[in-house]
Amino acid sequence: MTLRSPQPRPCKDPDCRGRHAPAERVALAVSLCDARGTQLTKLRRQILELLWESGRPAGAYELIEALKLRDSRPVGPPTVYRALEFLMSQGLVAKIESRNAYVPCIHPERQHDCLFFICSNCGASFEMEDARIEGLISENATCIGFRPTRRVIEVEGTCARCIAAGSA
Amino acid sequence: MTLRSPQPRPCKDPDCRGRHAPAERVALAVSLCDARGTQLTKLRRQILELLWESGRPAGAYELIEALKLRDSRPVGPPTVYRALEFLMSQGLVAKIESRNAYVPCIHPERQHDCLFFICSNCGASFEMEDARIEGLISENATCIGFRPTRRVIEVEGTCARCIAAGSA
DNA sequence: CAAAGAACGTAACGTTATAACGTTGCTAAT
DNA sequence: ATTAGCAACGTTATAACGTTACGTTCTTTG
Repeated sequence: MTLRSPQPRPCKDPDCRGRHAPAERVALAVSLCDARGTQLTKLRRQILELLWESGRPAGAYELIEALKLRDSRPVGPPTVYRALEFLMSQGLVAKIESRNAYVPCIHPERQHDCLFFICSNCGASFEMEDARIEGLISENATCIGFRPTRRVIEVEGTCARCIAAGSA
Repeated sequence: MTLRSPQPRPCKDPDCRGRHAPAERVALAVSLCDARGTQLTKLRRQILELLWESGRPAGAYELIEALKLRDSRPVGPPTVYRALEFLMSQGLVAKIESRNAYVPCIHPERQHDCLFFICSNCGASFEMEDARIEGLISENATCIGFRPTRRVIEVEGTCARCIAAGSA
């Protein structure tokens, strides 16, 4: 089974700031997993949809609540954590470590290490990429003979909207 | 009351990799807080000492255990978390978000945003600084009108020792 | 069909962090 | 000296986040 309607249109623009419709992103996830031979099951897809619709990082227990509401489907923590683990392994979702929360990744089709900006005021998160930063991190790693596997870059602060609104 | 013996010798070398004796670092913390008019109380100092002596990131509950052993002093979680918060506010300690653990900062006298390398094999952490990375992050932030307050940069991987030992 | 493997369900538990409120101990001004 | 004020610390309970262990279902494949 594959989702119909919005065809995946991988965005090639590194500066796109992620203005993509949730449905389009989910469709892309479906085709990516299909191509990779991994299973984006109903539960996993639902969780990805919820994350896209949420618009900001969501905690695992929020997702449990949301699934219960949407589907009158009571799922336990292990179920959700397993699904999140899968989604992260596929690059479809990332964890915001400083918030114990999860966000959908805008460009799962690219091999990426994201840079997240998180607004302390409204909770929104903004994903970016910068190859130069990755380069500098590698350089620093080499300095001390360190072999990196995973990078976490999270910047807390105030987003443009909240600055404009003067609410922070 | 001030600690005697090892006089603080602020290290000016950004490449020093933090080879400083724990006692010397604690003495530096004492003089820094003294200069700032903040109180490095006995509890706060003990926790800082424990972190320096540990040699790797320690969890809050590990610290509670360690305080009990060292001092037969039973402290509750809020007590330790408050002390950690103070130490972080003074730049003396940083939290490794991806591990829920705390490390002493090598150069609290400098205004810094650290870059941490954490070995998945042995748990050791390595602190570095790179102004160029901070610059690029600011640049990215400016792009989206974001005003940063705090940066978290953590790189997981394998450290030189563990690579050499072939244990990973 | 039988065997195997992946995904999911469920109960209990472990770990990390905070809320709410009370106590101590110092300082400082009268 | 007395007390008002304040910062730090103690104590209990609980919230929030995450995992272990084991059983069930469903599909795939020989």
